[in-house]
Amino acid sequence: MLKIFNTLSGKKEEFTPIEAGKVKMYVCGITVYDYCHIGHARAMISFDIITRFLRHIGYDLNFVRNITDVDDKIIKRAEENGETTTALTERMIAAMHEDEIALGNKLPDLEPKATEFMQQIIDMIQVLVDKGFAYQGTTGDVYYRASKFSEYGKLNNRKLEEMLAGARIEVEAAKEHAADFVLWKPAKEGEVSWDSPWGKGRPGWHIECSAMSTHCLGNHFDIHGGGPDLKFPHHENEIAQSEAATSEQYVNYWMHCGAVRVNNEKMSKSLGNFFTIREVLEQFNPEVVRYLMVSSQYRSSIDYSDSSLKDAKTALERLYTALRGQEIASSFTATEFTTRFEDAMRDDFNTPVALSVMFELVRELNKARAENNVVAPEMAAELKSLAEVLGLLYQDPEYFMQNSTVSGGLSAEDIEDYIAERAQARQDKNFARSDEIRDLLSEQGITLLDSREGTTWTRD
RNA sequence: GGCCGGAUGGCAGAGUGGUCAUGCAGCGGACUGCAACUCCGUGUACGCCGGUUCGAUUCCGACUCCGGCCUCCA
Repeated sequence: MLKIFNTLSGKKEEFTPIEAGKVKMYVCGITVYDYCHIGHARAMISFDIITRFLRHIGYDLNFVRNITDVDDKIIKRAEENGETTTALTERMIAAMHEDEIALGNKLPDLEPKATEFMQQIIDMIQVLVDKGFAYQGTTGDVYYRASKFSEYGKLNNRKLEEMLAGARIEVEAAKEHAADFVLWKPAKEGEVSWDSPWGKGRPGWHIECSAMSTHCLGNHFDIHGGGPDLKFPHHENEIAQSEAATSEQYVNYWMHCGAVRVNNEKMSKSLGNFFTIREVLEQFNPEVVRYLMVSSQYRSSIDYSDSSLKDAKTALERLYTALRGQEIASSFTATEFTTRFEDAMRDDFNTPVALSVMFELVRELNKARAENNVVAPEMAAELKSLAEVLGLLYQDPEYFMQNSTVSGGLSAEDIEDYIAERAQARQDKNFARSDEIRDLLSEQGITLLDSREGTTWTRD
């Protein structure tokens, strides 16, 4: 039995797909006007692991994640850069894919773009207008009539009346109600626009997800996910739009990952305290970033810092050390480690517990290796197979340990030369020179490991 | 003000009504020319106050503190 925490009910629930054996999942993607930051990485990795595990336990999954490629920020940024919105979004989409692949994520099955679904968006707005759930205000904007949707606020446990009291924004005069939100926005002179029954313009942010998810997965599907900051208003508005338009339940399970924090503050674009994925990857192996994300349960918030990355690196090195120079069997018989790992994952994707099982397996593997036990290759294979569900341990152990993704410092050739010189010194019992070389390399962040088979090295 | 979520050993981070999380760090030992890796051993941890219970970190209630959302944001 798979249990999933459903934001809608606020509880872990047993997962039952609409159609046996199949899962339809939609995750809100990125607005492509800038490079992805570590918060995006968290969301991408969280849902990547969810998709991997759903497939691992046999579900036929259709994973759709949208790209928002038209919006105010995109228009503004393109103008600042002196480029077209398309040039900007294409560049950022390519960068996003690069980042994502670097982090070991598998791409979604489908990545619909808002600009390619204009007709479906307009059609859905028309349905809402026809049903009285939308109206065109005096400014030309088409708004959703929140007060007409009686369940408005059900995802966030909010009531329309109460929300007004705390509203911090100035209510636009053209809106009937402060909670009403834009479905269609008239274009200003020279802005990118599409023709519609309400004049030239572009869609509001929320409607594209309703239109695209419905088009790609149907009126009613299993899982809808996204980052923690999308719970309100974005997902609340999606529910209002979709359920008003189709008169059907929109989504069964709502999933939200936790935030990434920096110095105890949420990392966000508006605070400006964000780190882009590519910045971080200049200093850390991408798998270290991935490990950091996996070391917390996906719903909890996570603190980003150099020291948390270093901890992640150390832990990952322990896993890789167990595989270094170890033969891996082509097949293995699953043991209780696999069972326990899967049990942990079935409990709302409890990756920290899943990892703890892997570490216990590593201890057994290390013991087996020390004893030259014939089961070691099979244990290594089991470890790799568990790691694959989390998207870990996919690199060559030697390559990972030598931190080959980070440039600078001594070259591998230089290091090998020193090792050869030291080997000769050791043979000659010239331990003074031997230690000198160890210290010299140590200052460069290189640690030597002597074993019966020879000397290997690891870069910090 | 409203709504959500937290508070666990030096740090990170799970979990449970009564014997083990796990990783890092520390301490002792084995191994090593020296190291590193590895292995073995090692810690009066569960915010505060009440209640339920034979027994609560785990359940219930109050309190304190922290974070998120309520505005574009993964």
